[in-house]
Amino acid sequence: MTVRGDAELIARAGHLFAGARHEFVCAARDLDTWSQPEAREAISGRMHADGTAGFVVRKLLTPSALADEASRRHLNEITAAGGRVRISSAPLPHETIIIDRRVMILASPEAPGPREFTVTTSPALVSGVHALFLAAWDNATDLAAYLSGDRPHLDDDNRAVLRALGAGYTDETAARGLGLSVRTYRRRVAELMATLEADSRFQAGLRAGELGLTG
Amino acid sequence: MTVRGDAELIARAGHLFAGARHEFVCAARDLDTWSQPEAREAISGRMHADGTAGFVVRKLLTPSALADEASRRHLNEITAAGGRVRISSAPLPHETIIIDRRVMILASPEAPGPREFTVTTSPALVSGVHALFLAAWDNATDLAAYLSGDRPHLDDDNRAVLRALGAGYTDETAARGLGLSVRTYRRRVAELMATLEADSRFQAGLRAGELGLTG
DNA sequence: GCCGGGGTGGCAGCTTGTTGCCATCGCATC
DNA sequence: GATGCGATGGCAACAAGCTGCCACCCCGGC
Repeated sequence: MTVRGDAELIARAGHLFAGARHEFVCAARDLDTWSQPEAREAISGRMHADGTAGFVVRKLLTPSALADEASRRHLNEITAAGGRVRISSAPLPHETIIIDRRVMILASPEAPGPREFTVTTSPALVSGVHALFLAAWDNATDLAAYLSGDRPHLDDDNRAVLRALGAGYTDETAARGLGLSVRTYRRRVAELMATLEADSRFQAGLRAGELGLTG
Repeated sequence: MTVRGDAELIARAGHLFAGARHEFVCAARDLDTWSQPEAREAISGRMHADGTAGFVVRKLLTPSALADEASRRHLNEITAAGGRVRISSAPLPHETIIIDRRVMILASPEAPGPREFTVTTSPALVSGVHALFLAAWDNATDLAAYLSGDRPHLDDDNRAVLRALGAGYTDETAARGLGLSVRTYRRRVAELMATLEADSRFQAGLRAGELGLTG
């Protein structure tokens, strides 16, 4: 089934949004669709109605979804309501929505004129795409982690320390290389570890590696 | 269009395989379908016919596809012929094939009886799934990197040690938790570090993080 | 000049990690 | 049963890392 334009999507498929029972997943480049108040209402209503019990909302987006303030606010609302948001560095389809693993809604590739949406219920299609979604989801980073905190802004000093640690130098060698006393170098390391919330140097390395802080 | 069983798939959709011109991508848990000689022939024939020019083969698989020797051999053949193979740690659909971004073939979820395949040509569906595939692809690791060297095969022991280190325990605590003596635990850590070619625990953590060895 | 705060570095004492050495144990082989 | 091999664990000595304490220096404000 194919519908043209947002209005028709709401008219013809709005009940699908409202009828979501267990799961609502969405992969998209940004939040365009969600500017449509009707769809948003339907889902957020459902989220609030069921509380957290058994209803899962997952949104997988690209960093461009964080471009404007309104989108960030909306995403924060979602997470506040128990939804989960992740950011993928890979390009994503313009819009893919899967409801309860039964219905799938795909937006057409970018084209002039009103957007087209395809609504599918074929179990093979839906479950196949759902699995692919999970694969993409698994490797994306949590919004909270992506935004603030976890990828802390490291100044040049910290970066230098990180590089020294990553090079495998002893504190002695590293401190000499950086023109610091061992005491200060260790202070820096301790600060870095605090920033990364690591209890051990190993853990700090792990976090640094996970966050791709090597460069 | 839905077909039942491998034989019918070949009969009804074999020409699609043979007609692939630009791209052949495939996401699957393992290589079951490829036990079908006809489909394999069609694609490998195409691959050899065109050489590397303009024809791309991509296979995204789970580690379980590497379980038996025959599969590994086949994957090596693919890469030797210019195809690209990656391994994803996330679960994947039972089988998803996209040809030239125009045709998509999905296997039904596991069920008794012959497998069902759904063949779709809807541009919206195909391009949407293709984008999801790319997102999953982007975050998977190359077969070569996965197999040899880069991602060393860690046995359960090593994994346990890795987890303990990642948890930030002291050696004392970790050893007790694993039911080992501190001496042996440290031996394990030393082995792990040797495997990761790390000079310090920090470096080991860094490597582990980079290689996604956390899970 | 005087003061106070922040970053630095030396020192000391402690914890943690690293490694070699050797005794022991289980196990398979001879 | 004897032998050898690999894995283990205790011990010890050393290296490395961690941190509190204090002295120092630089700088900006009083």
